[in-house]
Amino acid sequence: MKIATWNVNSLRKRASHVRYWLDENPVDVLCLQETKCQNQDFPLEDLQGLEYYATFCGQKAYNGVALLTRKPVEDVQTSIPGLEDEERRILGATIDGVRVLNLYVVNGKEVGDPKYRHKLKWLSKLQQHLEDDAGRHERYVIVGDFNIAPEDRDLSEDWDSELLRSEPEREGLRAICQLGFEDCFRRFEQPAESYSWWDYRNSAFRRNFGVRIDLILANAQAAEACNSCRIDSKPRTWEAPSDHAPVVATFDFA
DNA sequence: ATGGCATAATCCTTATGA
Repeated sequence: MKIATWNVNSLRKRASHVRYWLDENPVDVLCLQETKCQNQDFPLEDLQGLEYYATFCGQKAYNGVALLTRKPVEDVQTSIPGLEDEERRILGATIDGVRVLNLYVVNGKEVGDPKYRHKLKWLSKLQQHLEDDAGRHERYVIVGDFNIAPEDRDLSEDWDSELLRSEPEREGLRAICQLGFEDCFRRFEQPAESYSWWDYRNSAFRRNFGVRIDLILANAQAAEACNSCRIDSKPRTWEAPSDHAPVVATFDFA
């Protein structure tokens, strides 16, 4: 089973990219973030002809998550229990016996900002939910735009902001991983300076000035079955690209 | 401290992103 995550920065703008990418990369599950459209505006017509089911949880202008799956989804989840939140940032479902949780983690704006505090609270609520939920599924994969660079090697050397790397953010991610989840990307040898996001400004992509914040986490049983994980930076070279690249993991489930 | 670039909506100006 192949599972991919991609922050598309508006699905209506990027539908043709998604379509083209899926033709080249026929993954079983594609998790999208920042779809930026309400459910009634989901661009189904632009995705027609693809052999995928679409499941979505959107809102106007901001946030929004979606799943494109070759098989039907079961047990769809669109919020963190106990967190009353207008923002559409989470979409969970079981596909072919694998629990997939698709996240668009709060950005946080800057360390100390109210949005940063909201980010930490959001992560803590997610962690509490996973304490309950992790044990309910044998194969559990959490993917998405975490807006956290796990380690210093996941940011360009002269990264000047504390956001995405601060200890409380990393502690939030670590607390989730301590429930038994592992960053699939680091199970394998990877090129130095591997990133998944590059600013549109200042030729950041050309200079490879970026961060790795788009992650695929797997519980022990899924991680053992994972035999590859890579970032596909090619779509970042396309005309009018998303600022994020897709990340793909392959699982060899018996 | 700000801009730089992109997106959506309130649409020629603002909020947000990372």
